[in-house]
Amino acid sequence: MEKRVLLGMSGGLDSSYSAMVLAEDGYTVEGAVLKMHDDTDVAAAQEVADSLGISLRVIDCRERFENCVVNNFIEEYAKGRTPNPCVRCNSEVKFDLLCRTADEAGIPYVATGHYARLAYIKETGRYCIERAADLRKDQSYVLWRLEQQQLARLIFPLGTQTKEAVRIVARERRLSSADRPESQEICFIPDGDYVQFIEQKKGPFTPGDFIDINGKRVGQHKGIIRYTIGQRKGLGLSMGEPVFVGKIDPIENTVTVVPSEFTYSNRLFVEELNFSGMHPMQKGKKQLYVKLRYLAPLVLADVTFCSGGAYVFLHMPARAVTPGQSAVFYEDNRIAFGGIISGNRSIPDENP
RNA sequence: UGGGAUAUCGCCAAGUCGGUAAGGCACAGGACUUUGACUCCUGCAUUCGCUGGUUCGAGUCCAGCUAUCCCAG
Repeated sequence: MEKRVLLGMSGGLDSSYSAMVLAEDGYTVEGAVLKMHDDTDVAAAQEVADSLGISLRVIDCRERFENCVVNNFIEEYAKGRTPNPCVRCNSEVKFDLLCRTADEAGIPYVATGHYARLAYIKETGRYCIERAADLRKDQSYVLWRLEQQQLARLIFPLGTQTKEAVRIVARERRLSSADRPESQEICFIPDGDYVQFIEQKKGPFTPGDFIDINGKRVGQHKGIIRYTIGQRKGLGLSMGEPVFVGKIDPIENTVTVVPSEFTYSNRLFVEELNFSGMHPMQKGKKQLYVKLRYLAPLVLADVTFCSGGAYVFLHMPARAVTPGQSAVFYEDNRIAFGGIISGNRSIPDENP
């Protein structure tokens, strides 16, 4: 029986290497490249597909990407929150369209070059993402929103590899993309200037006050979209000691700055939950490890589920808990569920 | 136009008996990074309000000027 797999390709090293691995494992690899905004990925992917001798479908998802990712990105910033575009993109654009395309073509499997693993939990009968063997490159954090029907057919050829090994082997095999630099920053904002990007579409944001913990004005900020919780650079404030953004108030149009020690907190509320390895819950408690941002250590947390989300109490205070960012909960390195950090839900002092 | 005080990098601030400008914050560049951040590394006053003077040598001593602040008017 033929094992066909649709591989999402960006033209980068990881997806190219994945194609090779899959082929060696006996899969019939068919490539697909997502056209999100411009043609750079398309061109790169085409080159790789040609050199590997595999077919390539071009999926035009510019409209979907614009609606689901870009617009949300802009709206979130306008609300003083800090969005995670990659998370939305993966669940609502990338994997959704790859799966649909695979369905239309009758291809059973879908693969990407993410550093993550797929796990099946026997006790719950559910699929979930597991952290990659190479924890330094682990990308499970940005995949928490994937749903069961998407997860069930996924293959991550790089989940057990280290980036080092991938690069070395790629060089040996002379993959054209072996020495391509890592992708970085926001893909739809090539120059990295997201402020200009947002203001171009939304108009300039009005300056407002920087205030301290006591509400005293200490300077003028240049528009709330320029700031995120925990930010230090770019404030232009010389307070004698480093100060960080502690709070953003879109209504008052103020940004509160605080000393380092005031950026820590040990409780938060998470909403828009998506359950992976564990069954959906609307009540009850569970102790899990949580990751509050990309490249953050796992922190032990007590989670209390409720109808709109979950209250989270951290055993160790975390720095700069940021509304809009993803909170991903793990059990044994596998994603139990994930959610988005709320900005307006007050959290009771006592563990409910 | 009486008396007192202070004038050192964008901000704050060390600068001893004169010996050839600390540090912090901010800022810039880089590293890191499929988000924004954090973090780390590097850089950042040939010059000390101005003008003279004394010295081998002055931010540091002297004189004058200027500016600001405070107290009296």
